[in-house]
Amino acid sequence: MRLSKRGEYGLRAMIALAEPADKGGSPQMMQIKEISLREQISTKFLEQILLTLKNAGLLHSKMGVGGGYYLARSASEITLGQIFRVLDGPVAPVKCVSQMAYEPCGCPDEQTCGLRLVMGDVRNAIADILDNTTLADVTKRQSAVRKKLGIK
Amino acid sequence: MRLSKRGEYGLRAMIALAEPADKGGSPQMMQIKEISLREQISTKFLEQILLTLKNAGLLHSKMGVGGGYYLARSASEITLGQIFRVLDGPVAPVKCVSQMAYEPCGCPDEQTCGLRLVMGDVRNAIADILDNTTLADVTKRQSAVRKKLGIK
DNA sequence: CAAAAGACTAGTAATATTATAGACTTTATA
DNA sequence: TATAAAGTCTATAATATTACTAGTCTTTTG
Repeated sequence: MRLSKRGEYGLRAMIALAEPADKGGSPQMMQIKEISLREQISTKFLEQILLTLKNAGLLHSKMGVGGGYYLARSASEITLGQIFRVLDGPVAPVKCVSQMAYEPCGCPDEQTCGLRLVMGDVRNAIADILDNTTLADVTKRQSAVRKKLGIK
Repeated sequence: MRLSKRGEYGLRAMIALAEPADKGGSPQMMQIKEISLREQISTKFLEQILLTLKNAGLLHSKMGVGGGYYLARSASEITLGQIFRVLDGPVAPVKCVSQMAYEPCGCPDEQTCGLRLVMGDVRNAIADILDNTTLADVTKRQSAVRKKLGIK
């Protein structure tokens, strides 16, 4: 049940882009290098990931001097589920319970397959969290933790 | 978030072994071939998987003529989580939220990493299902479905 | 026009996955 | 006690995926 590095990096980058600028401003434009430095991610690899996210419509960018990436929509309108699916594909543990990308999985009788029933529950549990958590929820939660720890 | 074929086959085989024999008897002893035929799994591959499960203490076996595999404990004492972990490793999507196999995941600050917080929730949601569902629960659910459909 | 920044494509090394093959061991029974 | 049935164990092959790296192209600003 593993999240790939692509997925991990992409999610971390999106969260970074969702964090309000230093003085409580609105979501920022950031350069690839800035993000890769801050999040300790290979610049070239991150480049690919951000490009994918952009082509999927979750990011916008500005080319040339003073350019960078920024969220295509407000942080409260982008869910982790959307990001995850772009980078790591369907959320479901087996294809036969996928809502977004169903395929038969090869068991003798899908209707009465007990594993399928349980994996359906697992899929729903995961999707419930990922599809109902926005980038804004995450940054909010982060600052709550920081406040509690008295950091920054 | 994918379940591997090993995991899928292993879980299906364990469920098959947990199904009460035709005339409402107790869990049965089955041969590899029997299971592989019924579940449409390569015999040789399944052989490996069952052996792993045996070495992990979830199955017992009898060698020689009339031999086969059977559950090491009653179906109500074996959870899907136990089986899953033997075949597919930790349930957690990222190592830094794994209860059974923690490792740092490389983010700059683990304490305040928002992704980690959410992935912790995901891990718990998955583990909640897998660790609280026994083989007996699955077969019970299967027969409920069969009854509802009027099958068999 | 030069430099800064993203866009895009291709390639690659390492690892994991999904098997397959074959030789060996144990056991029942004819 | 020989033989066939069944599980045990280790090695290897084929393929796919992962996690990058490299390099060239395009856009924008000053």
